[in-house]
Amino acid sequence: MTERDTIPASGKAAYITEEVRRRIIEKEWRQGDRIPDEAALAAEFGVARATVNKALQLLADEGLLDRRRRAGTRVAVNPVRKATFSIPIVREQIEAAGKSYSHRLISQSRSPLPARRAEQLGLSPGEVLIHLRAVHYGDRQPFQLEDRWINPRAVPGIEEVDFHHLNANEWLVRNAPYLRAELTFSASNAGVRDARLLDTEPEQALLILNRTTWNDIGPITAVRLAFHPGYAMSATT
Amino acid sequence: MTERDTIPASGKAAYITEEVRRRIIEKEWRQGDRIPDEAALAAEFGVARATVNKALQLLADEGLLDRRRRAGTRVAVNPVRKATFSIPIVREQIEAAGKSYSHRLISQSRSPLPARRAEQLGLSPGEVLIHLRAVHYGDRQPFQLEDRWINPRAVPGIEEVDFHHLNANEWLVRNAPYLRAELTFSASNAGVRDARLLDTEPEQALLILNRTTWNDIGPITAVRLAFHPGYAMSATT
DNA sequence: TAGTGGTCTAGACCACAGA
DNA sequence: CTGTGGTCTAGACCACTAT
Repeated sequence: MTERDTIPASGKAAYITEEVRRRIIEKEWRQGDRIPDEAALAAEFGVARATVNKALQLLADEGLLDRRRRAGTRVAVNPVRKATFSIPIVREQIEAAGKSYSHRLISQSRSPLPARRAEQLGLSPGEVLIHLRAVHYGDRQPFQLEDRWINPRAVPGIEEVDFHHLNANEWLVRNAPYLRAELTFSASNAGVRDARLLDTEPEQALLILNRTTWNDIGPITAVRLAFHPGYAMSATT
Repeated sequence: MTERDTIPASGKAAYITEEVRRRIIEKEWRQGDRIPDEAALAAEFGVARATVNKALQLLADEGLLDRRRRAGTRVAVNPVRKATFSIPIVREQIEAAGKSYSHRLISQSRSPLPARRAEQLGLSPGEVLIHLRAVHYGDRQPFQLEDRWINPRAVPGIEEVDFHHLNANEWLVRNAPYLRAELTFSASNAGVRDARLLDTEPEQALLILNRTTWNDIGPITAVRLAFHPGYAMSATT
């Protein structure tokens, strides 16, 4: 290395990532500016070009840099940053909060698919799927209300499972890995029934998470999770 | 290559990623199983070990594999999958939906920080920050209600900006890149004032996004965004 | 102690798009 | 056409940890 022999964050690529990030944050390199090319940075930091490439790709994935062949690398003008959150297994989520987990199956049946769910899954309305409704508790307090449709054709073996003592979330996570998922967050006023099951008042605002997953056979499951009032789902960059 | 000369997804690493993903989804490799080590896979696919490493690291980041030195690589037992969503610039979000964007500044002042916001920012209650309230419209319909506190010490130059014609979101994105952000989603019943500004009814459930950002100086801004009823924020894996 | 993943290197060839 | 990033290779050394 040249005089740039401060302690690297962890590896050389990580150090370069942090150093480039710092130059952007401190406006040494301003939005829209072209930054030196990989070969130049490799020379400056005394590393191989592949190392610089790895560092810059990370920042490009984060949205801080725009990289194009021939045109070079520029500091993003409108950095569209991304945030990540983990899709929790409800039991682990509750236990991580130091509470004891329990759940109650309200209904399990084979039913014809209502129109809205059919659209979500890309199946025909009226097709018969498995329909589950359950409540998940932390220290006996209702935490989450689950309303789930499962496509048995995508999950061989599901027909024989009894979810009274096993939670569908975990069974699916272990037995039906998915290729693709779609999630949406929204808000909805609690209905009379939701309110009773979640031990709250009708019209109370609830955070709703809808999730649909697919594997190579087709749609696996569509679930609507309604959270107890006051719960906030968090994410970081 | 050996007989494995089907069309690669795009590069060799991408092809290996997809092939390993397929083996997991189709249960050729089951949850908890140890998979062949990098050297063995490199031999099988006829590539360098670094290429296998890149492919497997991607799957480990996704949560599908657990990798540990000496212990090898295993298919994750409880795959904690991650989802990503992009943090939108409200104007781009509205224009991407084919609507014309406008916004209205309701108030801009220097005010003492209330306790809840102080906690969110890690500053002292009563400290004087810049407080903004604004509504963002798509085709003249209210879309989002913004309530923002900005720490002028972290953003030199902010004191001179007039946000009547410039939207704070964009100014900050362009002028105050952040190092770290925290986001939470929650739901809340509209108050009388919220309802009026969003052109809806009091008690209507609203999706709330709270976001706080930091740079190397300290906290930059904390903002509470309330969305018009019916809006759903989506994410994918 | 030894087997595994983590990282880096020097070099190469290629794909893309700007001039 | 040519400069830039995208990707791959063969090899090396290191860091961790299971045994």
